[in-house]
Amino acid sequence: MDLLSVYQRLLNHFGPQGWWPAETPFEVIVGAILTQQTAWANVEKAIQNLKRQGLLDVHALATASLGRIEECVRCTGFYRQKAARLADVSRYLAEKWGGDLDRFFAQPLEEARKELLALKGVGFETADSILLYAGGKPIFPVDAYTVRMCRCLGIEAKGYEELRAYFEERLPRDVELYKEFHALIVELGKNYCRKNDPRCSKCPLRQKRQK
DNA sequence: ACCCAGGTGGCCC
DNA sequence: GGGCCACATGGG
Repeated sequence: MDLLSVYQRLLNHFGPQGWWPAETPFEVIVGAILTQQTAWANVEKAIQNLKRQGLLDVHALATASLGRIEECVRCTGFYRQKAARLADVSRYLAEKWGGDLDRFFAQPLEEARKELLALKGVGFETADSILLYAGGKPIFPVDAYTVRMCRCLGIEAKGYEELRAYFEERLPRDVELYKEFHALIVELGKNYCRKNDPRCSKCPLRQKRQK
């Protein structure tokens, strides 16, 4: 089954996901860091905490005390690291780009990606989620669910970059498609691809296509 | 009382 | 380049 068919099936089964759930590009960046190894419901609480504290802003986060940030993001786990990393990223954006994300994303894609990856706490998936959902760049993020799904489909890839290339080479270079497909893969993973899950046999990707 | 969550960095080999 | 491990709270 080719990737577009996989996408179609997931779309038919789950419906449009409308990712990323955020009001601004900066909120995407904050959420991308907070959601690492963390359920989204807890990220939402933390985002609300930050908003209430007036901290969902590049300059505010860049200058806030770590303690204040930690208090807001405690509910997402790894909160000391995450607070420090939010501050780091914000300082980088404030100092190098004057807090102007449009200017940051106006760089050549590979430049922006390198800059993100150079930040502590921003690995491949976080960087690529930011580029896609905050920057609108044609990059396909690969997360643990993507790897699991691919294993089910018999797609064996060695590492992150190889799997990303696999998707980008086989899909139309369409940002909206990338956004929706990645979101659908996460939805699939949350519902059907857990380890040792007997419901695996009910995965929509296994169902016969009904005529 | 487990197990897992929309990962990452540091260390080891 | 891959295989562990710490990081930590919250929900099922």
